[in-house]
Amino acid sequence: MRYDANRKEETRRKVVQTAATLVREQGPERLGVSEVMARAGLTHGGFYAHFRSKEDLLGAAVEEAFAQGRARFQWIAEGKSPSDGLSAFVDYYVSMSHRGRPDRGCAIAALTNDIPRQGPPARRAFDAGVQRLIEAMAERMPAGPPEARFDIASSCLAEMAGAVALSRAISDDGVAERLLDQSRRRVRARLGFPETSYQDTTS
Amino acid sequence: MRYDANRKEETRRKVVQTAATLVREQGPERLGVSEVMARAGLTHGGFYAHFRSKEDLLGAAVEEAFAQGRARFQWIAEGKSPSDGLSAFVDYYVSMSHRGRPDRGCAIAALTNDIPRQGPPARRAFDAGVQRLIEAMAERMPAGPPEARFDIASSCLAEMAGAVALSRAISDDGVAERLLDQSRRRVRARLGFPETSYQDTTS
DNA sequence: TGTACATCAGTGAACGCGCGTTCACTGATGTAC
DNA sequence: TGTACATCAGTGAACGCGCGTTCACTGATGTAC
Repeated sequence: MRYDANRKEETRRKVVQTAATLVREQGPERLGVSEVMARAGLTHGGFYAHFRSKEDLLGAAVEEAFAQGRARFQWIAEGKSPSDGLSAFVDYYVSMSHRGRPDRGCAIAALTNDIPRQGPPARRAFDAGVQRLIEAMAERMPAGPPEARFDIASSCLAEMAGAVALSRAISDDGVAERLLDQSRRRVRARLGFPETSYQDTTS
Repeated sequence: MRYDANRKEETRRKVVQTAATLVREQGPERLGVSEVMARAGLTHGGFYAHFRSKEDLLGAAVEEAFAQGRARFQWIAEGKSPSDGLSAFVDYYVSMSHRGRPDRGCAIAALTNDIPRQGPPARRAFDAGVQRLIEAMAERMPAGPPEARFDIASSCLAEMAGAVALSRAISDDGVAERLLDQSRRRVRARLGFPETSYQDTTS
């Protein structure tokens, strides 16, 4: 190695993080290799020292987006009981602040419709990410057979991601907020959490 | 008018229907003006006799996709009680056959993530389509204040569309089917419908 | 009824543009001695 | 310690390609008389 062993890796990480942010905002087709590289402080030509193709980058970006989601889940649930952690996660997830910032939000809410149109790397990363998120939710659910908890979690996640995605597609903020409020309340009820006077504190 | 008064209109309808099919399969960015025209049996140059821009076409295509969805809902519910009609609609919607045919399925399940990135025509059509679908579901729900029914319907639709979209993004058919099964059962339960030994008969 | 003309939906070549990708080159850094 | 050399991440111009859009034209059809 001519350069620090870590230098190339760090550059790559920076590019992947930039792509993970941009892809959730713009979608995979509008995401441009040149723009990603420019925002990472590089020129576009160097891209192929790190990735075989744009398809490859998308795989890494989806993986990174899910990793960020898991980190956020852990951060939100930290120091809480499993149940309270999940409750707080639902409140964060089905919220106007999550709606407003797809670029740092859940990959599922931002990219689900795009995934079937993408290549194998992104699809694989998405499969794994969904699986792990459902498991993370199931782990924090009240006792019961793991299989049953997984199934309830998948149903709740479908509504949570569906509601956030739909709220972003709806232009009117008031209509969007009402829809989110309703889904948040009903997911909470289904999970046995108490009703809350909700306040959106996650920035 | 030199030609039949209806001829131009019919051509336009054909193009819009083609676009409504293709956009649900490929998404708005991959949808090509040339491909739409070719599949409608025309050459691409004539496009601008009917539409001001691709953005315009997308608006018409989204509107058409929602209209098809309403027609299907009516067809499914025809001759049934309001409640049974809604029950049948849920069964159709949250199913493997709907998963397998996005091109003639619900615009919400196919396009939600794409809408925030599109121009005003598509966004307007989407807003209206979502509103009308929620209302159509609410109308068929058991008695209760209209506002409350609307809210329950929006919550159920979020899960239904979220589950179908997610099931399409998941590569493994078995995992996808299990997720759909769970969401279908739970949406049905939330709406007070009996459990069914489900059989997917809608082709 | 037949003929000349007007219309305009539709044709197909061409346009500029931005995309993903390639490639000859650079120059900062590490290694050899 | 100092010098010559090797490496390779990163540069920036260039590539082909497909896209949305434009435009001069065509030819089938309707109208006028």
